[in-house]
Amino acid sequence: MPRSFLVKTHSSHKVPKHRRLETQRDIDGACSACRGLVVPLLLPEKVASSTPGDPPQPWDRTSVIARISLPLPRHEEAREAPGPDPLEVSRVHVCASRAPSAPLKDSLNHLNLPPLLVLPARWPPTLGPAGDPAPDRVRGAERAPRGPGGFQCLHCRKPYHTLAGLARHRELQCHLRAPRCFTCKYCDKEYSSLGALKMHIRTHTLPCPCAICGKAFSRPWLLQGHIRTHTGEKPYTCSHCSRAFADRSNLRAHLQTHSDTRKYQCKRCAKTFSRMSLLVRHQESGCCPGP
DNA sequence: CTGGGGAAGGGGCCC
DNA sequence: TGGGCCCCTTCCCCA
Repeated sequence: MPRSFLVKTHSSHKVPKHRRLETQRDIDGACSACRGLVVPLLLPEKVASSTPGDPPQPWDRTSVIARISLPLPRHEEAREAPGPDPLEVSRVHVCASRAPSAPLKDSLNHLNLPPLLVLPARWPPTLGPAGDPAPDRVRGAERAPRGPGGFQCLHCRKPYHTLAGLARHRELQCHLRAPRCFTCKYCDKEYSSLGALKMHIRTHTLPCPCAICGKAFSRPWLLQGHIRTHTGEKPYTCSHCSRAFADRSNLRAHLQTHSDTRKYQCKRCAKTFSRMSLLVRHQESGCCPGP
């Protein structure tokens, strides 16, 4: 019987599925910038209001994440005063590697962050000569004018020429990335790290087959233990009775039989057991009937 | 019903 | 980040 039930589940406190792992290629490959991308943004005090005739933009209803540093004209830089940041800080998710028409909703689902604010249409705006948002240049960060180093990670200060470059940095290098949630596509179990998810997926793919009987295992050391059932090797010996075991845990359980103290006690009849499973079986057999 | 052995699973830790 | 190992746990089977 598969023992997949041993995997921790979070059914009682489900978290949003921000990322569902599809394949190994999905882990390694395409659209890396969409994996919970967090892009720094500095919002101007005024942003262009949404025009009724405008088609909805991805950022119209987009929640947001961190900061984007837009290149400012010189007079804007001079206007910056010390003290409180004159620019409003907001958060926005930008998919730099998708076409502008691609739905960002899916990308946003990767994020484990609550919406902070709803951005107006035509966000992010670029600034006109007078410092006002230029309506014809506000279709998105991908089209925003920028010079060398026009984008900067506000955490590590690395400059980037393109938003995509900054996005890639934030995704792959900067350690202030947004917390993520990785979901197994086979069973919907969720993990906070990609490594944990990869390890879990092995319990589905079973990449370690036994060369003798063909039975497959999730991890090499499980296969090693299984091979011992074929070879009869028992490297773990009891120091009390010289009995040998193929599995260390089984030796540990055996050592309990030599112990005077039994760790597991029934709360009703005070009977003690050497193993938890024995106590459970005892309780389920009727010693402790429920109300 | 109980005790115990065997086999196998999972997560966590360390390198 | 991945592999190896450890620890704990569970189920099955048999005496």
